Amino acid sequence: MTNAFSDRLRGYGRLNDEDERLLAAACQNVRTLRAGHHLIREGDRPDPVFVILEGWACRYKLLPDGSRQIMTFMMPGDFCDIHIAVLEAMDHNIVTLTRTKVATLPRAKMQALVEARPTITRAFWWAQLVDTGVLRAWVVSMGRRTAIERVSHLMCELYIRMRDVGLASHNRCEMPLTQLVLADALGLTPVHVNRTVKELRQAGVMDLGRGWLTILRPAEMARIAGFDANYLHQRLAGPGKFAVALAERTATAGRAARGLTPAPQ
Amino acid sequence: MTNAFSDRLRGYGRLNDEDERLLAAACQNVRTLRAGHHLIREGDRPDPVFVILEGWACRYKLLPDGSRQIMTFMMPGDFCDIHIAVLEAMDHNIVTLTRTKVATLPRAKMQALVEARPTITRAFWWAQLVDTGVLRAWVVSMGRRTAIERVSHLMCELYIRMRDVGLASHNRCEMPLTQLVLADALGLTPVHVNRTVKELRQAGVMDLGRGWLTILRPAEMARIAGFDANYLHQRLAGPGKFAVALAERTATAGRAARGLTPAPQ
DNA sequence: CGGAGAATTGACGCGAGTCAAGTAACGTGG
DNA sequence: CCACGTTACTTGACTCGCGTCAATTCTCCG
Repeated sequence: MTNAFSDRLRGYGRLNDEDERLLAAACQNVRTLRAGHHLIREGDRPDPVFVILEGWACRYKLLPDGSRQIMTFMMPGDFCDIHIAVLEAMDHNIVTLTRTKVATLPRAKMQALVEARPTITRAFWWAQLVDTGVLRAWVVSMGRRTAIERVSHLMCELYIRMRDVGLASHNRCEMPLTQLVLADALGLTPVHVNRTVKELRQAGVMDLGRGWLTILRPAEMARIAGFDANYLHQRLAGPGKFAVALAERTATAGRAARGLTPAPQ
Repeated sequence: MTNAFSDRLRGYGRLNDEDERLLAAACQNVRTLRAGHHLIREGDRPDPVFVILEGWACRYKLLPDGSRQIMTFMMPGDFCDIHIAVLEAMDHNIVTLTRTKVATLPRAKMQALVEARPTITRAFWWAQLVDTGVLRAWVVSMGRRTAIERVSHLMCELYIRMRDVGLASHNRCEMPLTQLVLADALGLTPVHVNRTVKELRQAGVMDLGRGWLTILRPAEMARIAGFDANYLHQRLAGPGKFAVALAERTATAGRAARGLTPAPQ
């Protein structure tokens, strides 16, 4: 009885069988939603907590001129703020980006979970700190990274997060985000995202298309992005492909700080 | 016995005298630090929770090429994540920007506070949700706002946050941030921040310099920024100057979406 | 097979960065 | 209280990354 919820929290603490059972039991009320369904709208009074079990969603805001900024991608195992209910009105929207399975956790059940299991409580805290870390990393990307660095960094992040919930391996994972969606997340235009993805593809660093991401040269990718996974606070930071990549990155730090090195053809 | 800590939390819940007393008592261990003192460094094991009582600090990250991105400004009443201790290493730095008074709260005291007073617990949750909202608003600014919109939006935010802890009134407050610091927060260069501040000054919208911010035409300022204070979740959203400004903004929404309107003589 | 959304590409413009040279404000010590 | 060094602020000229506009070409699916 495992699901994306416990898959994620397991990475943040030593859950025992009882913890896992309770987490699975908490996800009774599951809905399947099509892409484009709003889970939360700006101005709404906050609903109960929900967890993504399958599929992708995002938080976003609309600006007066009609442009959209995505602030968070939510993937399986991600959930909305636990204490959201104390607020009077939501200040942003959450919409599904693909067909999505969502579990709704009544406030009472949430409360019981937290009071009964300190391990789970700690895992919630941890998850919340990771989410904040991701948000901070986005600020850094938008503020100080070029388009190619931004795209690379986001792909590194999403790959690692997918891997941490068991949805990626061998430098490959599903990535059903359109270039328009990526543009709204990266603060770029779709046209420029396209050009940037093309550049990374031609350099043999990664491939992105038809719903899949493939990282072809992790070390080079991490170097371009200036990617350091520390903000994801992986408790079990084993020597996966990307850890190796980061070690290599250190070794090649002497090279030019930006720009691509030619593909090793 | 009031301080910036209770001043802030009071805005998020109905604290009674006992709550206020406990909060004040929790701030026994106070240090005064000069500008440039690091409260936290990347890689550190997290320390106890701290609260800013006077002065300013910021969270930031350094990039491989040496550039800096500030992710949060911390003003009196702001504190670091309450559950930070569950993490193994900090993923960013926190440094004071001015002479600063900081109170350190031992973990046990924190724990006692939360367990004894549900009102305070709720206020903590609320404060954390506001901090996250601010972070999301920054992502929006960096992603989709021009320089003049970004500067205006940040100044609106900082003014309101200062007012909410009783440190601003009559559209004026202390603002000891240099243009270099602002540039690192806004994802711009100091040169461009200077040009942008000049433009706003010449338009008679605001003045910023010598350590002070003055908002001369709040309605126009809010219009340029596309500022909506909802993400700050002010519980006591009385009709202050800025609420009025926002009402006016709605009334003038028909005008050109961007750009300045001429100063009214 | 056909329509809609997504991806792609080229030409051109502009907002913000870069470089460089000042001027003003501030803090410190004599 | 002034001299002086340091830091912050300004300004102009030029460059460039990314946006804009517009036209195709894919891809997916019903």
